[in-house]
Amino acid sequence: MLSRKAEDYLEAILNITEKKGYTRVKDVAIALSVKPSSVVEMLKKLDDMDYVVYRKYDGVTLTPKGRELGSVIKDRHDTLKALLEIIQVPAKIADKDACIMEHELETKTVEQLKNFVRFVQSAPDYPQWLDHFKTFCETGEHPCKVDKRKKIGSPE
Amino acid sequence: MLSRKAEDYLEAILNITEKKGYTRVKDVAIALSVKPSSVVEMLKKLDDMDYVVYRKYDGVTLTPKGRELGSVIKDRHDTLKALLEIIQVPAKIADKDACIMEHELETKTVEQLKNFVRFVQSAPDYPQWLDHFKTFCETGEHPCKVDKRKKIGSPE
DNA sequence: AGTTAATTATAGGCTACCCTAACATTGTTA
DNA sequence: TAACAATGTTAGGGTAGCCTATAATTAACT
Repeated sequence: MLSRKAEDYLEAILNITEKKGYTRVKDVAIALSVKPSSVVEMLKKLDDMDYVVYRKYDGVTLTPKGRELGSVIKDRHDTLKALLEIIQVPAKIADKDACIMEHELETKTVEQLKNFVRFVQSAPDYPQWLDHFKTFCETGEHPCKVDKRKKIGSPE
Repeated sequence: MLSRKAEDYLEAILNITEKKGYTRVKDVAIALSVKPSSVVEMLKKLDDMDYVVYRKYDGVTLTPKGRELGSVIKDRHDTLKALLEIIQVPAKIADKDACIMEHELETKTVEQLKNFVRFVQSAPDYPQWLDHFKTFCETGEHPCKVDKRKKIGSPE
């Protein structure tokens, strides 16, 4: 199993590679706010574990194994970010906090988060739902106390 | 700022103290799956930082400062757990994953998660909403494609 | 090509957190 | 109260991940 930090490196490499076609030590260092020496250290480990191919003075590339895991992580990230944005967390914070949340969660949890995001986004009344949520955040009240929709009575 | 691990210790101490009135090294060790020696090490740090009072061979108690931070963390935990349970993550996994998520998140994020949980739970159609979500998880479809409720047209 | 700038690599050190093994204290029970 | 059991403490070590400082390599410019 890859450590949380190692996953961060992998994800960064994937993002950078997708953006500019190749990845250098410096890019990763900037992306993760660490020093180049720390990057080199981690790249050696990731190379040993066959997630990347690292050759001195010549940047990094992902192996198929690395690409695969990288995109799983990226997918989690996107899901979490989408969730946070749905609940009105500002994009920048959402992105940062998605990074924090994206590791170590059980598959089941991530799966359900993903379901939730899809559920809300594809709901027939999505824009209204979002609007109601916004109002709720401001007022602490549901804008439609009873509304025109049929209410399902509470059990018993 | 307290490290993620330090927060785990603090939370465990709070939970144990609430449950049995006092906390011993052994309890914390079991709760966090670490060895007693690791607990002692951390307790010394937390004592130095004035989050707990630790006296040799005599257990730990929280200071007001420790109690305060502890309950903030606990509140986060409860919120996250509630969120996960709403989206049908099994209780045990929800509890574990809430532990993972509860650290380092921005105040804004936690606030919005809390809002969301309240929003959903207090919605007039909460049981129905939950039911629809369950169906969605199984079928990938909203049970009420158009329904009797007024649909808000998509933009453009 | 020679010099300088930028980047990358290595060496050595630091902290946080964990461990085991040995020792100290407290609790229990004959 | 002596002996044993349980618990707690200390000492010493290990790993992950970060750093600074220095050295090596590559790139860029004259």
